[in-house]
Amino acid sequence: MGPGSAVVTKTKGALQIERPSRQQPTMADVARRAGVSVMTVSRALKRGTSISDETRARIVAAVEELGYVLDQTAGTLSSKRSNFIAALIPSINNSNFSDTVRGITEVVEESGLQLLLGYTDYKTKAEEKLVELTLQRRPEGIILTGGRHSPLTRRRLTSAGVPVIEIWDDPTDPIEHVVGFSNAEAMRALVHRLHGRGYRDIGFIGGSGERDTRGSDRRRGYLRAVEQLGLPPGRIVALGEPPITMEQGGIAIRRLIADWPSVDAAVCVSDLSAFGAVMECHRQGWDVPGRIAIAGFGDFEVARFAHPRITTVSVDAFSIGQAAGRMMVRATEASRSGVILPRQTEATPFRVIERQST
Amino acid sequence: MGPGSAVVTKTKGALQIERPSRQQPTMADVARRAGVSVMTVSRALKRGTSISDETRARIVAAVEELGYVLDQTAGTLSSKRSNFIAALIPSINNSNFSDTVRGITEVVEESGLQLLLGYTDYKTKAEEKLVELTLQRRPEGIILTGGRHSPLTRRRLTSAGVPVIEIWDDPTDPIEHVVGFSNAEAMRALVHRLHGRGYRDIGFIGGSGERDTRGSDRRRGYLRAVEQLGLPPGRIVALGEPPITMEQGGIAIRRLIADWPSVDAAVCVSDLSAFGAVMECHRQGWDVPGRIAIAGFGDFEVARFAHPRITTVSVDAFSIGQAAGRMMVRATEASRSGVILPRQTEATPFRVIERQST
DNA sequence: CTGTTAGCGCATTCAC
DNA sequence: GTGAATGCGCTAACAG
Repeated sequence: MGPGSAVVTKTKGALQIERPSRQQPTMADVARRAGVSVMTVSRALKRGTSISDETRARIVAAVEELGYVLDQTAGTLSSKRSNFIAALIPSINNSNFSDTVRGITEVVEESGLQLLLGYTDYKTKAEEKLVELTLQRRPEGIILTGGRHSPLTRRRLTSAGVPVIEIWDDPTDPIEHVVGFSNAEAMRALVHRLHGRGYRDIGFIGGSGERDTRGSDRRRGYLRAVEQLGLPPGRIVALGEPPITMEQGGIAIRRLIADWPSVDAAVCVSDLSAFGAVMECHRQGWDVPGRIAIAGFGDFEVARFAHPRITTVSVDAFSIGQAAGRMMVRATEASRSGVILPRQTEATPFRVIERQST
Repeated sequence: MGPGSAVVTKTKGALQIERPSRQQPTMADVARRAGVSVMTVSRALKRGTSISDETRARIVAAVEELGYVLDQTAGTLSSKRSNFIAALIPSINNSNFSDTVRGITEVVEESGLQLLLGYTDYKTKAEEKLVELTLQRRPEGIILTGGRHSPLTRRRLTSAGVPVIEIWDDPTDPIEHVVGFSNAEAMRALVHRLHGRGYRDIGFIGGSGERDTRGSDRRRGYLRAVEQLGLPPGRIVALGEPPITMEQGGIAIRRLIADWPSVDAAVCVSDLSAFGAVMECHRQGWDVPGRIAIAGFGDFEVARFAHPRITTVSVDAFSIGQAAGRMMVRATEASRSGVILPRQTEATPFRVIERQST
């Protein structure tokens, strides 16, 4: 037998008839060994069921001896409850989404739901595939990041018959429930704040295209603010595909200053690019905020502890997760009683945090 | 019907008998509508099976019309193939693990395996629970980060009957397969390199305790190097529970210099704490590397683009993922033919990258 | 290329 | 508090 990996061969119980090993033991094996019916084992293994202490003890012992592991796959088929929800996030390298996931986990676990994660890499196509595969596993609910999806994805989610929550956005046409905020509004607020501090020529650093929909929403917010405030337009440096890296932030700030020497401030699509920009200014000998002020988005750790500390928009990612988790628990519980909750939208707060970089 | 979420009500086909809606359609519904047997539908839905083009077209049409979604849960039960592997990582906010996951995904998806993620938050207890729940879903294989686990976790994995791969470590007593490197050796190499550059009083910044096992391995490597090189001992600043934050890196560098003013270099358990230390030096007006050299671990983006750029140990996280993915594909394929591969250990390279901070 | 039969492992439903 | 029968939705194995 291969080292460490194979099924442990059990000595057969004297008078017990057990299936040839190498197979995982089933409930029937446990039942035989404990001298009870399969149904009793099933009951013993879930809390909140009435079983005599003695019987339960015998069953637990048999489970231990056989190394029995419940097969959820069969349970799900039979009970039509999979006990998990899925959350799809763009990236697993992002403290914002990490906090959100932590929030979801904390809430749903209390209700006995497991959270399964998938990441889309900011790609609509990847999201589409992921939604398809996830639905095949029959989740009890599904949480998506962002409010724009392929038509096929929308159709699949709409007819999946489980609660759907979109987070981190304010979709104009939600699939069902929403927990989030307007990325455009948040960015607009940031630009207005900089204007209030006296900055009069403000540039924008972000990605190209619409792949990161939250990123392009932020660009829209910037554009609106510039228009409202009558600031000089056109100061946009668009780099490649999102997510924009620190390195690209550095490149962008050089280009911004080269193309429009009069700029006195730059807002960046995220703290990562803002950080890259600030570090590049160090290297170039440009004082921040003396020569140019720089602000980011997301309140990442790197913005909080950079020198100078970077002005940003904080969105309380953890709360988004908690709120989505609570909403999901409510929706799945209702769903189980055959009730479909009316659409709900929960707006989460954001706030501009001014620091040394502006 | 609730807005957007419920099953789309279909008009019943004229002579077709379909189940009352509100339920998800099953293969039987598709079969009836396409005028074929259930088995033929099953075949049509997986590639590599021989079905006449015409029949397949009818089936695909029926699937579309009904909005049918395959139920993997039933398929898994019947075929004993779940088509997924699980990877458990400590954190979903870490570019190293993110790269590793990307590597795994890329490889296993080619073989039609889906990757499901779980995160343990660096907690052995959370890992234990996660392993239990994951095994209940019958993955075809499981990838764990790190080489230390609770005895119960080990037992469960050993008897699960599926391939197990530990990554990012060099366990003294592996559960089964391994793809990784020695964190202690890597840190030792870093200290030796600094010594080669003339640094003679080197401190260590890291977490307390053993919760981050890779972190404590790195500390061991540091201690060994200091001893081998005959450097002054005891220069260790231990902060709280891992993972150590940027903020803690800043606090630590102050304490290090306060307690041992003679230190001329500091190695940090990760690039994040190194970054925090470098930024704090900026604030304190301590030149890096003039007053003190600082090095990190992991080759994170933040180390690459900080000013000054931070010396680090690069471990090629993406390759670890690819190698683990390839190993997993081999192991699951063998497993399906009833073969258990002998234990394998694949050592992945690391290298010290010297930058401006030393 | 297509259909029939059987059963995967469990939980629901009803007995007792 | 416990047991027996039944079926969840699908695929393996075989037949044609």
